[in-house]
Amino acid sequence: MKNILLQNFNISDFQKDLINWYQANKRDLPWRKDQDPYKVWVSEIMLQQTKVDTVIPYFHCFISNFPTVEALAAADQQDVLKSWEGLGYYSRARNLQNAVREVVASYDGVVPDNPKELGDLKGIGPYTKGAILSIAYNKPEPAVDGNVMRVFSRLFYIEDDIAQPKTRKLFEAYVREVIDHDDPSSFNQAVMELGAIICTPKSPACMLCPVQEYCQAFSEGVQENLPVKKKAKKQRKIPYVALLIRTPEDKYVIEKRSSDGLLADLWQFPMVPVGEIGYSHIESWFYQEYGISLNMKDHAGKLKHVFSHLIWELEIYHAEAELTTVEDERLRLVAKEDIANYPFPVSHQKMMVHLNTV
DNA sequence: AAACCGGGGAT
DNA sequence: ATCCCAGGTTT
Repeated sequence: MKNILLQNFNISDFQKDLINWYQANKRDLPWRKDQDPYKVWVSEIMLQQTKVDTVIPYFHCFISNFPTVEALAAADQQDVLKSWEGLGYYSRARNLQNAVREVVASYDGVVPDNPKELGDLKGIGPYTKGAILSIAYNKPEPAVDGNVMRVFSRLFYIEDDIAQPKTRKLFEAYVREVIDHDDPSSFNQAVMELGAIICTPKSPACMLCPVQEYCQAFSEGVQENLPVKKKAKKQRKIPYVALLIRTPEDKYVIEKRSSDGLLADLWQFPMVPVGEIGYSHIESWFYQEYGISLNMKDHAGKLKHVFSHLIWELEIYHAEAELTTVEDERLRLVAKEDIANYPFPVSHQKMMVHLNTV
């Protein structure tokens, strides 16, 4: 690709101004203490759709629990999910462990340093592949995330819809044009740091920008209008009755979710899809589904939990069941103080405050 | 291409 | 309420 840049865009000066700013202003982040490819990898997976401040404590805990590729490969999946609890997008944790096991089995525990092998690992897409190759191995590969698309859309006045998958390829072409081959690690991180600190979605700090003189959007005064992004659809609402089912031995019924789909392999309190069956059929539905007779008790509260693509509206009820054991493989009877040993989604963590109220 | 997949923080 | 965050996988 050629002729995508303005003739007066001096690439070398741009690289120098950007990287000098980065070296002087970069944040002291735990995954920047060395270039261990495993730690870079873990940080990049955690940072997908997740803010730096949210990731930092999880990163410390995760690396402490699983310091090496070998340690993570040998770990129990439930322990990995427990370390991921609250971070969201739990398939990231499952894919990361699967990929790490592949690295141990096929690559002698060494994270691959080439696009083909790296990109074939579970959970490593175009962005993460480029991030690991550039940051850990200093290879001049693009790592285009939301920051890069925002910064470059303004620098080069690109009006393509960044919500469309094909648009990422356009930005990768721009990065290949302007990336610094002497220090691709600093270059890619500098663009992302600029997007996080200066070139923010709203009210960008253009007066502090080290590359303001190169920015076409700033020169036209349209930086607030970029990038262009199509609006997302509204989430659909799904009503459930969530049940805090107590047994005569003062244990509670919890359920392990399916291994695929939403919140895979996490635990929850049983839920009845009341929108499909109606409130009058809760006990019969539950008996048909689990073979357990419920005695419905008090209404404990309600909560709304918003996901990226749907909304749970939970009505929380106490219930009793005359159980000492459970047959269903999904279910388990657990004392209140042992519930914390299982990975729960945040929505059901919020329900635990009601465990004391009856 | 569009849908699915979490949770939190800023505005 | 709305947006977006160091995105990837599945359909």
